[in-house]
Amino acid sequence: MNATRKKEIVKIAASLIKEKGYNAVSMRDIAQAMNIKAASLYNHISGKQEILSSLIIEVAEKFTEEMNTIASENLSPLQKIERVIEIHIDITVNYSENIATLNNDWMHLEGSALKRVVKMREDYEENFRKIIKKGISEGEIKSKHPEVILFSILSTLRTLYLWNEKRGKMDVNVLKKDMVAVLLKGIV
Amino acid sequence: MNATRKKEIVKIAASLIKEKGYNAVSMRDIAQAMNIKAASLYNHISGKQEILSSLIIEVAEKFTEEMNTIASENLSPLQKIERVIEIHIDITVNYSENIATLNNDWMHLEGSALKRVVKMREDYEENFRKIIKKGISEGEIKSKHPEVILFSILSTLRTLYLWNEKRGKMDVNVLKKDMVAVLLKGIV
DNA sequence: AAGCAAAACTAACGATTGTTAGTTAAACTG
DNA sequence: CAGTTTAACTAACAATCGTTAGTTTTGCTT
Repeated sequence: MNATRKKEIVKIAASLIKEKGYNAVSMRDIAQAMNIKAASLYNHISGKQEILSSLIIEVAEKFTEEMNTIASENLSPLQKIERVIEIHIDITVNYSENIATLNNDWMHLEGSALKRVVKMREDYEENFRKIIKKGISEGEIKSKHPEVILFSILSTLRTLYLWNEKRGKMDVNVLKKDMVAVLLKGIV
Repeated sequence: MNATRKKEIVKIAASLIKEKGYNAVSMRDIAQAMNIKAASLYNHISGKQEILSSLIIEVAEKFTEEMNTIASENLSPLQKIERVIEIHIDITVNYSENIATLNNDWMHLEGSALKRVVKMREDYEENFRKIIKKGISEGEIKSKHPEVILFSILSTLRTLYLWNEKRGKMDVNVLKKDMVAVLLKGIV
């Protein structure tokens, strides 16, 4: 039970699943990408589900931790939203394969792992919603429909992984600045 | 070869694929949802691929048509973006299952259907990009990175189908107004 | 070098997949 | 109502799936 070998498997699997989706990637596909046979994978992992849940929970926990930190900080709502945008960009840059799987294949999780991830997602959204509502009630945010704002910002952040490759030469800090500007102040 | 029966199959399949993804839905699942046996499906369709391609191409063509109309109209860049937002909302309301599949399962298309959809997607994005660039060069849009704007607006519009159910009582025209406001003028 | 644990292998299993062949029932058409 | 097309059915196929059992090889420890 070499732990680093398990991480290798999960990492290889992540890149395959990102491209083709969980159900379209077989254990034999993953094994081949590691230059071993499918049965050998089971010396390191309990099954395909464990690959999926490791992959997803790793990054979901990251989001939860960061969001909890932001929620407890002493910042204005707008400053908090700015921080949320930044941590999304940071996590996306470092875990883009995991995020693809979290977004597209979370529903293939089973049992307690599924419940846990759904709960984390709901809590995350609820934290974000509270920040926006406070921003509206304090007058820092103008629009009246928090759901539209929540949805609009979160959609952009969640699909950032799709554009990260095209990002090319653009520096991460430039991207952060631009995204904060576009999402908060609009384009006109 | 009853054409309306084929449409029924595609429609039922769309709702199943939206929930579980293309590869997780079997022909037997689709047949069961129609209260027939899997083999009977083949009296109306040539195979699973035809279900997928019908489903996706139907809505992809809708987007292409509408975008081409907008591109050829005599409007300012900002007015055109406003129209793009509106047609996305309209199409999402009427084809939410198809859009889910277009977004999540286009890569499971094969052969010419795959090429065609990828081409339509690229053309659509290129049309949008031109509008944004023109808006920037004419001074109507302030930010300097068109890719960030393109990505940000398009991500929001493409994942709108996920939030459409939660939309609940919100009127479509109210949603259009709010989304235009948030995406163009920001939230501060 | 011997012993041992880790990690690879071969082979096979039961289940499920998309699809085809051949047949029966249903429903139009004349 | 006879004849014919349409659309359902049963049965089965080859392929692939995740996984297990048992075996051999690898590589570290003493």
